Amino acid sequence: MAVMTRWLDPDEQRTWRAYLAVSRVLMDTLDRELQREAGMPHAYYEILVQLSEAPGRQLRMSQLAQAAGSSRSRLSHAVARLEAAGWVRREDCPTDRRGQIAQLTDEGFATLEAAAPGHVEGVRRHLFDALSPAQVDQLRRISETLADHLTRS
Amino acid sequence: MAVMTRWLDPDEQRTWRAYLAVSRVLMDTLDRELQREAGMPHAYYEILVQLSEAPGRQLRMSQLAQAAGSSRSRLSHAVARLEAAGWVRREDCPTDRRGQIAQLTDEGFATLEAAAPGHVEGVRRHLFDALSPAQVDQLRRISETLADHLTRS
DNA sequence: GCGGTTTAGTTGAACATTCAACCATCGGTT
DNA sequence: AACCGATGGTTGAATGTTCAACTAAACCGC
Repeated sequence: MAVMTRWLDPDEQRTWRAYLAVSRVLMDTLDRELQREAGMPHAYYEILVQLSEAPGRQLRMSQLAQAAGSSRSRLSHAVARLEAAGWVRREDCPTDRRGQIAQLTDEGFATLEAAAPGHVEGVRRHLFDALSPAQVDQLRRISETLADHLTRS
Repeated sequence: MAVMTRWLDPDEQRTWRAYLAVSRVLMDTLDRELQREAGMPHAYYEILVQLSEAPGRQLRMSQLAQAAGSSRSRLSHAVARLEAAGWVRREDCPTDRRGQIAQLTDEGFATLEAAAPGHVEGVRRHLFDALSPAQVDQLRRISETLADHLTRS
């Protein structure tokens, strides 16, 4: 017999739609701000952030992909662009001849430093300014719960 | 003098990163599932859903863009694809000669009906199954608060 | 050290999104 | 009625992302 779909009840429906709409608007807004002020999409900013925090400001491509939440392919294309912009340099890995190391250049670091204040200000304005401390805490717990759930399954 | 950036404190930092990572993974997952099972990206699914709920299963392009959280340009391109797939039909608006009306076809409706159960199941599995009823409620309030804040500013 | 299986990373084509430029029409003003 | 700013929508080019196919090197068991 047919398996019945467990549809969303009205509360879940409302929650899902609100979440969907908001995450879209929030990301679009931050993306547009970053593009305008720093000339790069948010995904590229993420890559630079991850590199800047890594020891020696460098990471293996795979680890960088993992850290930035990107697919390998996407990262390959992205790093090609970032390299063309002079913000990242590719180097061969000494311990694994298959490997490539992405190295943040000084120029890349400077660009990131210049972009960060405006971006953080945007995150604060669009997200944290609207939420109570309790809600921030709730959002953190929810996100961490989901992260755990998504990686397990 | 220089304006000091209001950086994120450790709690905010942690919240932001967790939220960012999760919303990315969640969307990527649902997008991939929908692409695999229904042959369309999530953005296109959204368009079909909005049309299916509109009176007469039709909407003016602008209203559809608004409802689906899409830019006009994006919608134009998307509807062109959906039309090529036979899921949507474009018609002239009788009351405004500039206007276009997007009409969901029977085929489009059938496709949507076929795709919906799997997608809803995915939303339930990846999102609601992981959260307590209280957390669902919190997420709804947070999302609605943010929606309000984002549209005001 | 050989053969098979992973893992690392890139590539090109197809597809999706953005941005700015554009055309047509509407609606109010004079 | 002629004008003119605002609105509705499309287009093409540039940019980003995905998917599948691919090369090369590492790892593993024998």
